[in-house]
Amino acid sequence: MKKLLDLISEEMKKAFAEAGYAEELGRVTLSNRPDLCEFQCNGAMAGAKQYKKAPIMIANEVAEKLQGSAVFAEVEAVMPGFLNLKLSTTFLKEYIQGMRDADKFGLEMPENPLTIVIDYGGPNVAKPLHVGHLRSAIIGESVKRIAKYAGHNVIGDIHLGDWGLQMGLIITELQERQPDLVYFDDSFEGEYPEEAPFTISELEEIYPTASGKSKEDAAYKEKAMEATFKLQNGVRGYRALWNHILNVSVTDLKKNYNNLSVNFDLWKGESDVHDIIPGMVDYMKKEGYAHESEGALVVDVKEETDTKEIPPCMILKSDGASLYNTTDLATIMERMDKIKPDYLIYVVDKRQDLYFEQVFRCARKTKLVNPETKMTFLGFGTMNGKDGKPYKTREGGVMRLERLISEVNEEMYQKIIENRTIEEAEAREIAKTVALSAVKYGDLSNQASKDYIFDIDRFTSFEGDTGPYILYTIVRIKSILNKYKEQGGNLECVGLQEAVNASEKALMLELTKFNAMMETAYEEIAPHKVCAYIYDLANAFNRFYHETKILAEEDESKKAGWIALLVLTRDVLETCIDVLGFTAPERM
RNA sequence: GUGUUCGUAGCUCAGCUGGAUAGAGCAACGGCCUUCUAAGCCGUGGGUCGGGGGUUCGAAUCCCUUCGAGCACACCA
Repeated sequence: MKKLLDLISEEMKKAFAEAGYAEELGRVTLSNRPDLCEFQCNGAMAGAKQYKKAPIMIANEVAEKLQGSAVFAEVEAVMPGFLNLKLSTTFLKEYIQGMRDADKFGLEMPENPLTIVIDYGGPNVAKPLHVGHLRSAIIGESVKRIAKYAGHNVIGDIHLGDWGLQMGLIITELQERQPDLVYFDDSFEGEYPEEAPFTISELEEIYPTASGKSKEDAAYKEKAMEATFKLQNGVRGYRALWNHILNVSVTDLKKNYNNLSVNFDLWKGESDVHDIIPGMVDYMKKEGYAHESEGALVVDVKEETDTKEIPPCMILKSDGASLYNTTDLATIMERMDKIKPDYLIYVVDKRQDLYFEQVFRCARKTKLVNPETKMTFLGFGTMNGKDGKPYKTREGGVMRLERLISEVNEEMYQKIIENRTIEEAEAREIAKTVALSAVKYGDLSNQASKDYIFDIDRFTSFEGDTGPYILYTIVRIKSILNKYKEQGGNLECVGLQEAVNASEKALMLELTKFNAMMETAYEEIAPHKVCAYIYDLANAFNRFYHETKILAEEDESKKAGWIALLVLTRDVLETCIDVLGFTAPERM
């Protein structure tokens, strides 16, 4: 289904052509003076020079051609040459009807859907999730859902950090504590136990301990590096232990991500590409892409047009070991081989901008990807506290994600029982749903690339541009629809009607923006545009709600028309919050 | 040092492919509930869009310059 602005621009272009002017001048945009009109066209001013005519004269001629148009109820030429437009309510009603009947409210599906891999999440095993992981999860999940909704084949990959020195550190510390474990017995040939010799909470404590020791004790670090080496070379006991670490950790990660409604299609990690790295390195050497520099193996990635110094992309360290670059490039190679994506999106902290620039260039230069493969780095900013500095606990430590979420849940629970009489169990359930909307909306309503201030009080507020406000609006609509059903109404057989008052028309106009908005949100990878839209839509609904007594309306067809409009508004709002990654309760 | 992002109301942010009087929310103040969730709606006050210059009929938006802040700059991820 065509976008409304395109449709009415066509009508305007026709008028420009009929009046003897270039069609391109007829582009219609949203009005920036809503007090004067709904849409505007500035083409007369743009064409003034070309036709050596006063803009107002052109505007008048065009307006003349549009008298009696089925699209516009009003076309007015005003000084210095604006064309102010109001849409015909009949035309608007038909557009809304088409939208309701169309698949995905008239969002056009791509002719050739792309296969897209989104790399987000990126937690390290054996380390608890902290606030730094929150943005990648929230933004990545939303980007994934938007791209899916836009009709593409999307695969989300968590890309675990499961292979580096950290694993060696954990194994070393385990050996210190439990040297008698069979995993450390080289002569052991039997089956290793199924049960892990540690719990998740022990694991989370082991890593920081080991990391601390390695910084102070060179021998300890040496041991950890040796353990890493043994693990990577497939020593049985070490592998078995590593599997335990992975299993225990992934189980815990899944629980935490589930609580955030974040789901990955793939749980791949750095370890998955370990075996293909030697082949990749050989290939890069053989083809002459990689060369030695200061003992390390690198690929030059600077280009003539660069305005800055781009250091070469390192493939192997001078000691011959692989590093982050190596696994990332190998992961690209593996994805191209197994998934054949058209588009790779990385949702990572923006400080890694230069790093990914290097990796992308290297992947292109070494032909790991096809020339037409798109690679995008969606860098996000830091989540700061009210002081503008990176978010910390009150004690100044790193804030664990679990703790942050439970704090928001509790805050929300208090607000709910303060204002509503509701049973505890239900209040807890609702609090969880609303709290998630608060956190996600608070994050996503900012542009991803910017730093933002995480303010619990503001995000959990039911007033203003917040998740809870959006949910409240949806719940209000649901409440009316339920009452309508209780009164014997049937939501299936209600028909839309032409707008009879201003706020109703405004609500309809807001609804028409859906397909264009969603298309832009996908193309620009911009969830915040979805937020801005639903905030506008919720406002438009609330204004309409206050002006119109829906259930008390005596004219049944009028009432049914409003109910139909409410159903559509609810569906659009719920679709939008779904792509943002949260849901609305039935009541709150 | 080089590069990069940013600087808009007291606070948090939109707007940036140039258009009419720069928009929201919070906070402050004032209205609106016997009627569909007042967790709402309506209204008032609040701005040299960091400064300067340029392009243009027209600039928060484009270009230059300057001040200020954040971030990054090969053996970490």
